[in-house]
Amino acid sequence: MKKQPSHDACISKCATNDYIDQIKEHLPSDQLLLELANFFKVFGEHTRIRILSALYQRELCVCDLVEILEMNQSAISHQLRVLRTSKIVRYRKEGKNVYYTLDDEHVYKLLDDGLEHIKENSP
Amino acid sequence: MKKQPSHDACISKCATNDYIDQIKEHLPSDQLLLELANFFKVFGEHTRIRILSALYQRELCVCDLVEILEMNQSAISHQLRVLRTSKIVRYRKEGKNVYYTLDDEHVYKLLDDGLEHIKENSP
DNA sequence: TATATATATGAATGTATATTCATATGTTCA
DNA sequence: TGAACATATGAATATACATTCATATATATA
Repeated sequence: MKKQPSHDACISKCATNDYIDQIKEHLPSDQLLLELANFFKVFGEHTRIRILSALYQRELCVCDLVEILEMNQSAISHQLRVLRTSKIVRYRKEGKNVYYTLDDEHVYKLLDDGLEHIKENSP
Repeated sequence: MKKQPSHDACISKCATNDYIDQIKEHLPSDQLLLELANFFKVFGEHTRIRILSALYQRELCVCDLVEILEMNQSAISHQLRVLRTSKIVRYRKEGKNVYYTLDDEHVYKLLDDGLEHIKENSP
């Protein structure tokens, strides 16, 4: 029977426990955590979050986004590519235009949760 | 009565609508969106997400994290500072040790949502 | 077919930031 | 008080990446 680690001590220094190993074992794989980090990273950039925030309201084409965000078309397209690649937005072509939307409910939910957290922690 | 924009055209080029302006008006402030981006950015880094993933399981002190993640203590501390500053983790001191935990339910929820999205989109 | 429009993308550049190294701070205990 | 330990932090460096510029691709229309 393993000794329970005391919360009063640095458990890694308790010679007779293997909690460190247990925590290690229960960690998701590094591969998965890397994907998760990359997923969040996409939300973690000012221009991209502005794009997502606009698409939250409605499907929009690239030139709409250019006007709404008052930014270079090239910059918008580059960021849209990042969003596409990470499956955070979907798009459909229609004539010369390409219309973007948020990919699924997860994306809406994450934006909601994030905003909620911000608002609670802002004075 | 304003004309409804056609979904078939780039609405910004429809001279008789102000949808672009309406979307602009309904955007959260740039200040708020910047905070939101910075919040997500903190989750969007491999080392930090590994730290959060370990803390998801249990309160841990710095030296535990050093062992679990097999990383430089300095690197861990630097990243813990980022996590502290963004109110994503809390800490308590106890003797020489400093114990960290995830700050609130939002953090658990975001990690859950993110993982769920990843798992759905991974083949 | 030639031109205009919408979008995408490669290369270059500047900025942000993660890690490392060295060292400082703070705590315990002999 | 001094030595050992846990943690934090400033500076330097290397890497990642957002934006811009120039240009390519694709579609519509005259």
